[in-house]
Amino acid sequence: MSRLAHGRARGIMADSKLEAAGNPFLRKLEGFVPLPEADRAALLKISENPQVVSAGTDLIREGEPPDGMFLILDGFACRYKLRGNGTRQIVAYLIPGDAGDVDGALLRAMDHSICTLSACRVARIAPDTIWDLLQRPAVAAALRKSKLVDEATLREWLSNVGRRTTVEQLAHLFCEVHLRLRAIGRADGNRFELPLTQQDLADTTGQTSVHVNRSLRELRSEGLIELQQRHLTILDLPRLKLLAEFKSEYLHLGDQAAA
Amino acid sequence: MSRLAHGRARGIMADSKLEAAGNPFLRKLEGFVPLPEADRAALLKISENPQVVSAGTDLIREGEPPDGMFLILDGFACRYKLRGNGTRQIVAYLIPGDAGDVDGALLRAMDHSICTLSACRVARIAPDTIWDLLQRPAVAAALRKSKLVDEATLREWLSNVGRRTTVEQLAHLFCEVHLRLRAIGRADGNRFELPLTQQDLADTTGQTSVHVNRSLRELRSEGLIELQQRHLTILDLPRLKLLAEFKSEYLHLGDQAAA
DNA sequence: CGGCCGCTTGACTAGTCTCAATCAGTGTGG
DNA sequence: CCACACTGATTGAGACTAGTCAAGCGGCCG
Repeated sequence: MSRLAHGRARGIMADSKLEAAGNPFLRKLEGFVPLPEADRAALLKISENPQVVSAGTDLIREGEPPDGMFLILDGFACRYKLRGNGTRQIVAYLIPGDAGDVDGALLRAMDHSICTLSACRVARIAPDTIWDLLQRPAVAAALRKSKLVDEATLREWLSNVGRRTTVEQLAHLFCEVHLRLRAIGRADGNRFELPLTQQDLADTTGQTSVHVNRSLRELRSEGLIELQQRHLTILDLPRLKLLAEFKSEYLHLGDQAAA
Repeated sequence: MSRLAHGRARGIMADSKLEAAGNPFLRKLEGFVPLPEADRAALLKISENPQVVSAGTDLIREGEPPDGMFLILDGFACRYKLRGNGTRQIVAYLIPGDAGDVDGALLRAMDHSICTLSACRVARIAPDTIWDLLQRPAVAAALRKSKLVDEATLREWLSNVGRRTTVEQLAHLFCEVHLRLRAIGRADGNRFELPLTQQDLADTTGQTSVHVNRSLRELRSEGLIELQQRHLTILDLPRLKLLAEFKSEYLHLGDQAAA
């Protein structure tokens, strides 16, 4: 990132401020809990040596013992489960700022896999470093809260797959991703990068890519969205939310601001 | 419980041992982490004044601020979400030993409701008491692990609803409940109480009660289960597991034993 | 330029839902 | 103790949703 090189000339404070604005992990945690400067610096530090991973790479596989954690800095990844017959269910998206398995070390084996959906910048955090981070009360609180939000999102997804039509599910998904990306400054108004194939969307909603294709067409013909070149534009957010019956509360994004 | 009255005459140690065998919360946590005697006593104490709640009672509703936590000592309850059109999605079962929202206090509002599915004995734990419990390292570790298992279960359910047929889903569900009940000593071999209506099962699998009825008939006619009078008997566990593609690892029940 | 992957569409099939009627079990009041 | 009411289970018929199979299209990369 060229921004890092430039930052150096501006002194440490400016560097931290500048980089912080672009660091999705920091931005996400600060959305939950205000962080002291020392914590912010520590969080920036762990993002320093990211690794570029191409799309479709498993970061960790079901059955393997968790080893440290991943931090997504750029791109989309997902948690997924595979069935014996080859079908895949995506159970969560990991977007920039999301971390895989902060306290996974408590369990002996992964019950699911994590895979990149697009090219990603990924930082790997060693167990010791995680432990150090967890000694910082503000960081620990933010991570705990983040975990609660992950769980709430999982419940929302379950209720999506179980009780929404495909069109509604997609609408809901787009509303969610939109908000999550906005929270970390990665959405340009109502437009953002969505590097998912229709098969990925199908594995998320529990349906077929053919059916997803037809449902997307419906959303397009209703004038709700535009989706091309891996970019999604929400043309009519209020109507999309209405259709999806989207309530953003489960993401608990405004909690700190409202408190 | 008459056992308590008897226990008193036997002195504190015997009382604790005896009661511990029947206390599902203690039994569950000990399945994860060995607990010192003082912790066991503290856990028994919080279960002392349960309240009997009839079936179909909301313990807490979506939108309300969480206040302390519930502990199910007997019966089945569930977490669920309601849509505007009245459809319900059950996102988790709470069986004896399960607690609602240990660290829910971190969030301002429930994103789902909790409701009893059968008559239940429920202990309400005040926030202060939770805080006290969390000061005990072994208890805190067990609760954290329990939370990870809840999350893993949520993922399993999502992949159920998304990628399994109704028959497979029901088979999977029965395998899961069977194991969970066995872990707390509430299953008599392959037979256990399952006080759920077909509508409850439908709200779990994301389908209609009519369709659940037909799928149950299929499981019965295959000689896999018997379900009557709110009791389920698994007639052929190996074949049921095979059909469901059930892998128990996500419940992490054997972790302590295996470690 | 050719091959590959992902998108799009059509025709047909299979899985689920809806509506509706009937049956069975439980609890209540007379 | 019995009739009645209510809830939940069961079944059938027809409609609709989503899946399967298959073909054609289009952009991107080597």
